[in-house]
Amino acid sequence: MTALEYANIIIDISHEKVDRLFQYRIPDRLKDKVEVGCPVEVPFGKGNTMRKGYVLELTDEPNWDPDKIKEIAAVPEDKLGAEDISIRLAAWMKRYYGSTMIAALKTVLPATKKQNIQKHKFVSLRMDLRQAREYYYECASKKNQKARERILAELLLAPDDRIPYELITQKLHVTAATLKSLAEKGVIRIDEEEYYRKPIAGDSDRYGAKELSPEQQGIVDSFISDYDAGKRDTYLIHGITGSGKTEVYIALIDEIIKRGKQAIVLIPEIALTYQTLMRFYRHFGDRVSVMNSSLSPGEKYDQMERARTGDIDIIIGPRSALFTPFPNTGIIIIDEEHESSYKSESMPKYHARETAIELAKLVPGGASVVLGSATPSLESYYRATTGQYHLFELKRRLTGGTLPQVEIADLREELRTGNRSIFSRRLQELMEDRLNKGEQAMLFINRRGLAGFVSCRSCGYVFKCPHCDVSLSEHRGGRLVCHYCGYEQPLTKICPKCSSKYVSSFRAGTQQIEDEVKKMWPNARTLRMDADTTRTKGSYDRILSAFASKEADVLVGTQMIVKGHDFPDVTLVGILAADMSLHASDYRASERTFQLLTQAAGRAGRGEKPGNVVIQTYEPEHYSVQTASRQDYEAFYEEEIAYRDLLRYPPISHMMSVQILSYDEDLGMQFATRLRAIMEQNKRDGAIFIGPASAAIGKINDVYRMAVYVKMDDYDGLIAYKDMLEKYIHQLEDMGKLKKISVQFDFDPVNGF
DNA sequence: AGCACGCCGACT
DNA sequence: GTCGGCGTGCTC
Repeated sequence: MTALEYANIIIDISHEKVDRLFQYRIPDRLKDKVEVGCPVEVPFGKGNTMRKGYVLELTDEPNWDPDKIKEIAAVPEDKLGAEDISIRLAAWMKRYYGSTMIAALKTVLPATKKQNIQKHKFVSLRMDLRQAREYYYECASKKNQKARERILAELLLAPDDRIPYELITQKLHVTAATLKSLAEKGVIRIDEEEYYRKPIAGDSDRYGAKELSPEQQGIVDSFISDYDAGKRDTYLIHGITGSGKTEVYIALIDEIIKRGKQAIVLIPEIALTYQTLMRFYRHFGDRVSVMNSSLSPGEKYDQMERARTGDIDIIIGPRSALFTPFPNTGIIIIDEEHESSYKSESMPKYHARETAIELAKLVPGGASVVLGSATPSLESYYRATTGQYHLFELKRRLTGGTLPQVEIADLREELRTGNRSIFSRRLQELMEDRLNKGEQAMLFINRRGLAGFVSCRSCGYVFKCPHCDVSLSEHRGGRLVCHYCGYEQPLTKICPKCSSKYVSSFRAGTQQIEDEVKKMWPNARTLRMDADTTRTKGSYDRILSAFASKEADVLVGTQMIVKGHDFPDVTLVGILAADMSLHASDYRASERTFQLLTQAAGRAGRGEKPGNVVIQTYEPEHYSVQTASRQDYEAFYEEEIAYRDLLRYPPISHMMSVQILSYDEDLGMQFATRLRAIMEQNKRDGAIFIGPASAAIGKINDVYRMAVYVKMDDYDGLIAYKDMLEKYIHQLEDMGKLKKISVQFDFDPVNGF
């Protein structure tokens, strides 16, 4: 029951007049039905025509003359349509991730109609040319029919006798009213045409489903018997690389489509490769469509329209594909669910996994969510073990390809025995061997956590915060700083553990490595792949295909080279600095490292020839390194979840990061301290406050960044804190006191701030 | 998007 | 004077 008097409503989303809110009174009879996100019927405009709107805010304060505020007429009872669901989802995202409703709406309704001239409405002549010419002269002779004259002139000249509607209203300055009267007079005709662009020409030589292994078939059968029994659930498929998760997805989608439903498949942007897509195209033909960032807004809109009208049943795309307006979504699949690209970095900072689960609840009849990964996120595996998700395992590799032999090279030992190069002796040996045999190698530098941790190159000791157990970062003036709580200590030149003087911050780049390779093996042909070399469109695919066609012997790159793509001739993978991501200054460092190492190791020996992997590290005994080298997920999980439990990090607990951006460092710090104080004055059970502290990247474009963290078992408690802070911030803004500071919230952060 | 209002030329 | 086309601005 809403006790509040007024609802702020947005009218007719589809026509991009999202800029204004209209306030309506909520009549008593509707008070228990009206809520944020729900569709309503309201009288609008001079003629009080009934229009559909959506409730975005509820309030007790009229924002103008209460006598002029009209009443909401009705709340439609019928099943929610695709757009209603999107708005509801936006309302949930606003609440759950703490963004504005407008930002949430823009995320959920990404494609706008106003894109290309190639639209569906066309205007054409309804009379023959002679008649039209006569009518044109008639208009031209009169002073008050200039608009008609312009249209006629344009239509007479049009090459195919028709003009896009938008061209007329925008370029010719003719209003819709004029067109309508001309249409009624029988001079012109307004046609709608369905015209959709297809981003990839689908060769639809469908071939039937592949024979599934008993393991795979078991998953499909179990899922379908749940589904047919009306059970909608979240499933986690933990399947080692090469165990055939994609075939399972395809079989599941087949079954879902047979039941008249549609499927959304999310994959990380980076894995949107031609091969992956072709597997879906071959099976589903033109019933499948792809969304990716290289599509123009117009093309994206077309994909959405095709989904809405039932032209397609399956959409594949990155996290934004989640908002495809299918009439009856039956399954949402998230492949490589551990990928950090599923967490949005702009407002609202939503996670595709959680949002998919929420969407699945809103969809008519409910949908099931299927998560898949070789290295599941701690979140998902934790929920699978606690019974919130259903766990499936794929333990057998389908296609041959033996598991590579993984070796760990101890860089401390290398230094001790006089090897100061960036390649361990074992890696040099193997490189030599592969280059001689004409086989390929990949060198992977882990550049995550570039903020630069400080370590001892002799014993591997890493300076850590005694309170937060994350690495300290080196700051100017010889200070070591914790990015969570702000703890600080002076940088010492001598290692506190082994007293050596090899203490330094760790930095390395792909460029240096490529240079080093060329120096050591002048005949080796190298390719480099990192943020610099993949800046232009298509360069990513170009580099990968060049390497696949053996135009180079060595591929040097950052984490982007470890995803997807099979190179059968790669028989050596070198991981140059496994530690890098281990000591990023946030609590997910070990998890990320394990995932990267496991995936990188999985690149070797995908073909017939056996492969080798060398993991170079200063910390060979670390559990991330050890368990990754054995490809032992469960062992890693046990260690990691114990650490999260001890320090109350997600997924055991929840964490909200309150991020403050300020042009003035002192002002920002003061404000952050004030925010923490406000929360502490209203302390809730089990809340733990940390900070404020400077962010991992303390300053970007002259804007200082700092954060306060709150850890709490109860997610709703965090939301309550967020609401409390938002209210306070709005008050200050209304008084004009918060010009130089902005605040954002990030729940259960995935990427460091 | 749709509607009313107000301006201005055309027709009675 | 009145009718009607057409551009503009507003819609709680």
